[in-house]
Formats: sequence, structure tokens, C-alpha cells
Amino acid sequence: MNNLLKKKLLTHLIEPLRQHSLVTLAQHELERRIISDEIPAGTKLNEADIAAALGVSRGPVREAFRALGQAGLVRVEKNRGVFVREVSLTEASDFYEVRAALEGLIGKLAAQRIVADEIAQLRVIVKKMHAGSRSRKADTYFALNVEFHDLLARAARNSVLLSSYRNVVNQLDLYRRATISHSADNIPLSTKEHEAIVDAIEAGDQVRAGELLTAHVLASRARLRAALAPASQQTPAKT
Amino acid sequence: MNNLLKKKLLTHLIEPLRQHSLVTLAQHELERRIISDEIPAGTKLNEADIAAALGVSRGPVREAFRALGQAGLVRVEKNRGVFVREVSLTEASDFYEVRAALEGLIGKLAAQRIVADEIAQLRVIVKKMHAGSRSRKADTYFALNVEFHDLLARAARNSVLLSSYRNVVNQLDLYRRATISHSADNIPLSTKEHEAIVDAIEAGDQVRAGELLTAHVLASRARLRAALAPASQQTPAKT
DNA sequence: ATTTTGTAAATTGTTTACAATCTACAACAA
DNA sequence: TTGTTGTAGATTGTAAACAATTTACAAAAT
Repeated sequence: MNNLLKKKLLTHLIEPLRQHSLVTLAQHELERRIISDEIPAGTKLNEADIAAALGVSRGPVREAFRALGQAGLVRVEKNRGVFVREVSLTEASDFYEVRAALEGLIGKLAAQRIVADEIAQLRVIVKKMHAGSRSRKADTYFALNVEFHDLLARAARNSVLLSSYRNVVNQLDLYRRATISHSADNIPLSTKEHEAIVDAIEAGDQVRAGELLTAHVLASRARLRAALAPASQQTPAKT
Repeated sequence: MNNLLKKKLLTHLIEPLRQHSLVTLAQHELERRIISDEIPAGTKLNEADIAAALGVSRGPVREAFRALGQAGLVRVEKNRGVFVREVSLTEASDFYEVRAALEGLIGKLAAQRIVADEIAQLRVIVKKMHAGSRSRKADTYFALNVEFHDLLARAARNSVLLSSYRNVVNQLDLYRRATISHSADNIPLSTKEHEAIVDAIEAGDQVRAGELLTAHVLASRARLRAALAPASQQTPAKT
């Protein structure tokens, strides 16, 4: 049988099995559960329990733990165990600062490299944000927001930037999920910012797109801070 | 015996043993060898061989591989093995773009938060760069350069930024080590840029420090590109 | 009462053994 | 020659067994 033909025919069926070992399965499943807050921050992850739950032995689970540790989603303590990472307020602030810088670059690059279809997709997302804003569905807005920014990050066409961005956002989610942040976010205002960002991107205005995205992230941080320090005196922003 | 006293007395002796498992030992040792180019890019890392070399079994080595994979230093292929990551020219360019953005933020924050002692240390490093520049020691310059930028990254006092920065730089080293880049770097010119950066930081000029650092990184990228495309037509810069 | 000490159980760290897959290469066929 | 097939060896994937450490808690001492 022709080798090339065989390969073409079966590749798409075999690929999932070829690529995914028990380690990556465990890793992705745990990552999903952590980011979705199914396993909340601070939780101790028991090797044997997780191995049993996933139907594998401890080896692959341990390897997945190491990867998640490097990704910043869990904290590994020798002889003590691994814990879903907890992100403090000051640390979250650090994350926002870095994210703002990365989003600035995303805006600049996306304004240069985005294609028409992606702009259309962004418009669809923003439209859904409008539709959902009055029905007060913070969770769906949160998901749309993630989709919006991830699409933008991909449109920047810089794989290093994309993975750095996702790394930061994933860790930031550890904090946002633990708070009321995404319900405290001013949805109508945030949606307006998204619209302005798409406009700048579509116009190919690198500088403006970068500035708007950076400002958007810093505004999110400010909204989060305001929501967390309700009646007390605000600490003056340092930046 | 008083518990607090005992803890204080022995902690510093025990700490290294408490903290480091065979996994982290293997991880750090491999990381060192990869970044120092002792193990060059593209090399296949054999589990059994490395385990034997380090005097441990395959388990800890496999776990270290997963962490290094997440850090971007190795590529893990199921049933094939792990390989020291190779960074292409276009990928390196992506790394420089991200690094430039991160260094911009580092400059801004360091200008606000650096302390006198750190400025003094920066001056010492720059002085050493001057001294060594005429003796053509590219390797020592390379080391000083790493020290300079890492100190600056620490002075920014943002742990997220620091680890993102180090992550990018480590991976970038995979590329720079594989090329003649650091000998092609125009050392006197680069040193002048470092001086200007320290001046701006010391003056507390956030904007200028950020701009100079971003420009410094992009200039490094340009120098690298120029060195790699010697006589042929230069591809016009996209940014 | 508070602290210390000791012991058993639970949990993690590491090694070893076995199964599955890939690689190299020889033998064979077209 | 060129390509296929098959087998042996090497290598990786997974599981299980064993060792070391921590944790929980009861008993004893101050």
C-alpha cells in the first residue's frame, strides 16, 4: 500500500492518540479545572486521589504537577504536596502591570497584522457583549471577554507573545475567580472600550490600539481595586 | 528545648536539603547546561543516560523534563523523546519583540523603585564593560550584559515581570548561543546605551528609561539581523 | 492547662519492573 | 536498484513496590 496515502487517510484519526499521553491529559484536565475554579485556589491536590479520579497511576500525575508548577498554576512543596496557587492582591497588581505591557504590544502588532475575518469575529463578540450586558450575566461576559482578548492576541501573530500573554492571564484568573472581580467590572463601560479598540485596530492605528489596550487593562485593574476597597480610603495609585 | 530557638539555629543548614528534591536538582542542572550551551540546541536528551549521569533514576528526570518543557527550554515528543529546543530566526525575532516590551516596563518601574545601592552596582557593571571591551572578550561581555539586565529586572520590583523576563531571556539564549550573535554585537555602542539607561534610571525618568531600554533591545535585534544577513539584501523591517 | 514526646497512618519521594512504541537494519521481492 | 516487510534492540510510557517524610493524635511530663 502506498505509504503516503495511508498516512493521509488515518492521520486525523490517530493524531489525538499520538499526541496525548496520560501526562498531557492529566495536565490539561487539571489546568481546566483550576482555571474554571472547579478546583479553587489554595486546594491541596492529593496525588493518589487525582490519579484514581483520572484512572491513571501516580507517575503521570506527578509529571503533570511539575508542568503546572512551572506554569504558575500550582505551588509544589517538597514532602508537603502541591496546592493550587493563591494570588495575593499585590501580586495581582503585578500581573496587571505586566499584562498591560503585553496587551500594548498585542494592540500594536494586531493593528498591523490582523485580517478582515478576525475583525469581523471581534465585532461579533462585541455585539454579544452588548446583548448580554443588560441581562446581567457576568459569567457569559467573562467568557466573551476572554475570547475577545485571546483572539486579539492570536491576531498579533507572535507566538511568543501569545504564550506569554496566556501564561499571565491564566495566573491572573486565579485571582479574579477568587474575587467578585468580574461581577464588579463595569460591563457597559468595558464594552465601550472594546469597541474603541476594534476601531483602532481596523484603522490600522498601531499607536492608538496599543495605548487603548494598555489603558483598558489598567482600567480593569482600577475597577478591581475599587471594588475591593469599598468604603475605606483609596491608596493613591503609584503609576 | 525551645522550639523557636532550634528552628533558628538549624534552618540555614537544613534548608538546602529541605527544598531541593532530586527533581529540582535535575531540573536546575539541565537548565544550566542548556543555557550555557554545554548541551547544544537540537540535542536529544536520553532519559536513562541523564539519569545515570546524575546518579538518579528515570522518574525524577522525567519530571524535570516536564518542567523544562513548560519553560520552553526543551520540546517533548511522545514516544520519541525530548530535545533541547531550537529557536528559528523568525521565532527569535518574536522573542525580541516581547522582550522589548518587557524591558520597557522594567525601565519605567526601575526608574521609580530602584535604590541607591543598585544604581551603584549598575555603574560597576558598566565600568567592567568598558574595561573589557578592548580585550575583545565577548564571553565576559555577554555575562556582564546578562547581569546588567537581570539586576535591572529585579530593581523593577515586580515578581511577575521578573519571571516573565527571565523566561523570555532564557529561551532567547537558545538562539543567541547558537549564533555568532554576541560576538557580532557592537560592544562599544551597546555599552554607551547601557550608560544612557543608567543615567535615565538614576534621574528617575520613567518615560525615558522605558524608551531607552525598548530601543536598546530592538537595536540588539537589528545588530543580530545585520550580522546574520551579511552581503545579501536586507529584508526591510516590518515594525 | 500547656507543652513535649512517641507512635501509627497517610502522603510524598524514589526506584524498579513491565508494557508499548519506535528505530535500525537485514532479508526479501518487485 | 528500489522498496517493502519483519525482527531485534533501544527507548519511552505506565504501573507498582518500597523508602522517607510528614501529619494527626494520644499519652506523658512540666
